[in-house]
Amino acid sequence: MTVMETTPAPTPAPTRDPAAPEICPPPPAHPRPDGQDHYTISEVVAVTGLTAHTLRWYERIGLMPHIDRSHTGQRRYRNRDLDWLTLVGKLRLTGMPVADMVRYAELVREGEQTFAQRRELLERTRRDVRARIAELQGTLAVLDHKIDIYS
Amino acid sequence: MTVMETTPAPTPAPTRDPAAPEICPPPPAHPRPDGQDHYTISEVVAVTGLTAHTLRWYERIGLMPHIDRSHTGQRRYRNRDLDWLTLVGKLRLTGMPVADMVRYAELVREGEQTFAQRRELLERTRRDVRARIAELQGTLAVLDHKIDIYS
DNA sequence: CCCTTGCTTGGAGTGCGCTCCAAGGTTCTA
DNA sequence: TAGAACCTTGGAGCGCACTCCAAGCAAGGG
Repeated sequence: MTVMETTPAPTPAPTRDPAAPEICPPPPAHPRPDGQDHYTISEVVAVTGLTAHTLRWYERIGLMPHIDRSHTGQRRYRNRDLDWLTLVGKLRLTGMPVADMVRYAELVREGEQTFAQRRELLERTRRDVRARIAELQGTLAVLDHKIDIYS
Repeated sequence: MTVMETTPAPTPAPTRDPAAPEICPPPPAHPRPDGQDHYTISEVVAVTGLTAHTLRWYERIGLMPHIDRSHTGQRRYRNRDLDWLTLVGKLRLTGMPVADMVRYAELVREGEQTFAQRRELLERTRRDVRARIAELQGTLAVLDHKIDIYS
């Protein structure tokens, strides 16, 4: 029986303690196990907090670049893949649909001639995020007001 | 054939044009059709942007207070119901699960002795919203950086 | 009277983003 | 060399928040 597959995010996220004294400026968001540039799927699970299922699913739907394989067919992720997953994680936080991220991945695969389209997509996303923040701040005001009433 | 039921959010939301000159301070978010304190379901659809399906579903799952009925059984919403839907809309924007909103609705129905619990729920939500805003601002920084690169 | 519009119900269906399963091959540790 | 831990695949299943359907009732206009 494989235990790993069923563990629901043992490390909830690589969120650092916000109260910890910030000694080094920005330690890379993803603490990567070693200097080697290849990782098994379970190492990527440990680093990203995603499940192995999700990583394989991302690949199936075209959200990942080509992932190298070992001579027996096992995935060997590289640092650039981790970087990509970091970006995907950020975009996911914005609520961007996976289909849009797949579109972005396609643009990246198509090469340099899609720079303009990629920038446009990112700028649209940025507008959405700003609108979302404004919305949330409006909601915050309502919550503050309600909480006041309950005091 | 009933057309209304299939119209997907004809008025996307009561979002006012942000470029419009802001003459009156804050006009009530929901422009209510008249001074009368009862509305048919389709009037509520027009005001809230929700579908009639969703309004009936909200009622089924216990997210609404008791809604009055006409002598023929049709729903007659009142201003307090619109106020409630406004709050629900805000909470929905925060990503709060519907089940939690139902819980809040239950607390309201249980009366004054649940004030403390309601406040706690709202305070937890407020913390979540603040965390979410911080997250989004982090994402915004990443987007800014990426967009810079594409320029 | 009939037609259209709008409303009613319980239950079934949809789309998204995972999440899991079964059956089997591989790799590491003792 | 055994056994545990880990990896592979295609496809099925799940939870959420709606979304829609079918069949029927009620009210107003021509």
